[in-house]
Amino acid sequence: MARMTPEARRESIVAATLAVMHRQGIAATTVRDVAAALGTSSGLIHHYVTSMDELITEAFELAATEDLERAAAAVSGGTDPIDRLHRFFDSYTRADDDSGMQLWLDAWAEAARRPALQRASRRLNEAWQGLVCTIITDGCSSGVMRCADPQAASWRLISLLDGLTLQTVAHGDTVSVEQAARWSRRAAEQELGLEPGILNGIEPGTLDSGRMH
Amino acid sequence: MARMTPEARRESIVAATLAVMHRQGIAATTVRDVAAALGTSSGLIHHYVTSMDELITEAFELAATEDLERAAAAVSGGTDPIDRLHRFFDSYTRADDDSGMQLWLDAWAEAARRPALQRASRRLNEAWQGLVCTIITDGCSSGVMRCADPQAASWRLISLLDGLTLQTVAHGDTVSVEQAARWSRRAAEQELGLEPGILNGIEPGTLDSGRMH
DNA sequence: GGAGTTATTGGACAGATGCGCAATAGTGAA
DNA sequence: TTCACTATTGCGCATCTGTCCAATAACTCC
Repeated sequence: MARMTPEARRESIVAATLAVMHRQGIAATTVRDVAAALGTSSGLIHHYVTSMDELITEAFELAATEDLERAAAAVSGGTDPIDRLHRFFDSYTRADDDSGMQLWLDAWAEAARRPALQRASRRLNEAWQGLVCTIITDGCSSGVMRCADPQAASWRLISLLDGLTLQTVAHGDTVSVEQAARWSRRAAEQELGLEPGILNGIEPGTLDSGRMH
Repeated sequence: MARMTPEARRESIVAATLAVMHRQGIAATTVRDVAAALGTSSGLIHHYVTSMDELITEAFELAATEDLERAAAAVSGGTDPIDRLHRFFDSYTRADDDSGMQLWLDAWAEAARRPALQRASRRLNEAWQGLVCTIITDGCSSGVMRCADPQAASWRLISLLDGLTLQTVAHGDTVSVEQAARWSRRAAEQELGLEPGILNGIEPGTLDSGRMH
């Protein structure tokens, strides 16, 4: 393979690792697979990385951080707290379609056994919660939301989203993507004292939470 | 090792597999580890089981089914829908202390790659949701609960519980066991039109949803 | 007791894994 | 053009994996 600068090579290795992780899962990502995806030898990977665990953690951290920053950027463009919350849900739901959620499932499961991965997963999860918490706190200050405990409410919202999309990703269609999106928005409305339907884009009074298939 | 009847041996193998799965995780459970935990040779396992995947799925199914049946039994002893809901939360929260939740995390992550495990995980998740749904439907019939869509509501409750306890198990203390228990009960009260605090065992008016540490 | 059945053993097999290392080849400076 | 540097190779090593199989040992029935 063509010789590259250390920086460029390192980035390409992490990117290739991420691709393999998406395709095969964290636990099944091997040095040889990354090398094959990259079109290089397996020895090259260890010239840049001291251990496979480190590489996997770094790749996960990169992907998750990018997702978070994309969501934060989308949110920051909102005109008011409710618009920002709307943008948050949009970006969160879109991230699931990339099935980046499977990466999170792997990370949560592996966290107990890989300390470095646990730290990264934990830090990023708290950042997601913080993002939502800021929106809610602002909404309460400006009076458009009512919430006794923004910290708790944001953990509930994040956890509900995670729990619902978990079903979608792990089991296919116990809960559909649309239901996860609709139901979590409805829960947010209820949790924050918002007008029913305002986050789902339907007029009040026609609220219907949907049927199972 | 002492010779055993096929039934007893099979049960002991599944039990040993489960112990190893709890200790090392689903992905890291090997034939040799199971044999070592059992004090027998590795060849014996394959005399009773055709593949490792089958064994892992069977062990997970056993553990999860027992948890479910324990919860169902506890719920069926309830005097009315609200008492049954209370008992459901109690048994669900207790199950987490055994960190049987880590098994579920592993199962959800592995589901995408192990079809048999996915079927088992899916079936049992739907059973849990069905258990809650029955309680809610009864509660609506008898008028003590208000819920437009019990199916959706039960998926939300289960998913919120899963999402919150996920944090506890994967990250240690982003969300504490107590917070997960309290917050999910509070969400149920809100979702089902119950008197605030009735599921948390505190009198109305003093409702406080807690602080982050 | 002996014979047939089968639970159990211990190791062989092929393949995969993370990692290390001498050899090679490309690059930039003198 | 030459030389030092290092990115890159390709393979070797030790270890682990699931699976299989002939040999052995224990149990049951006659």
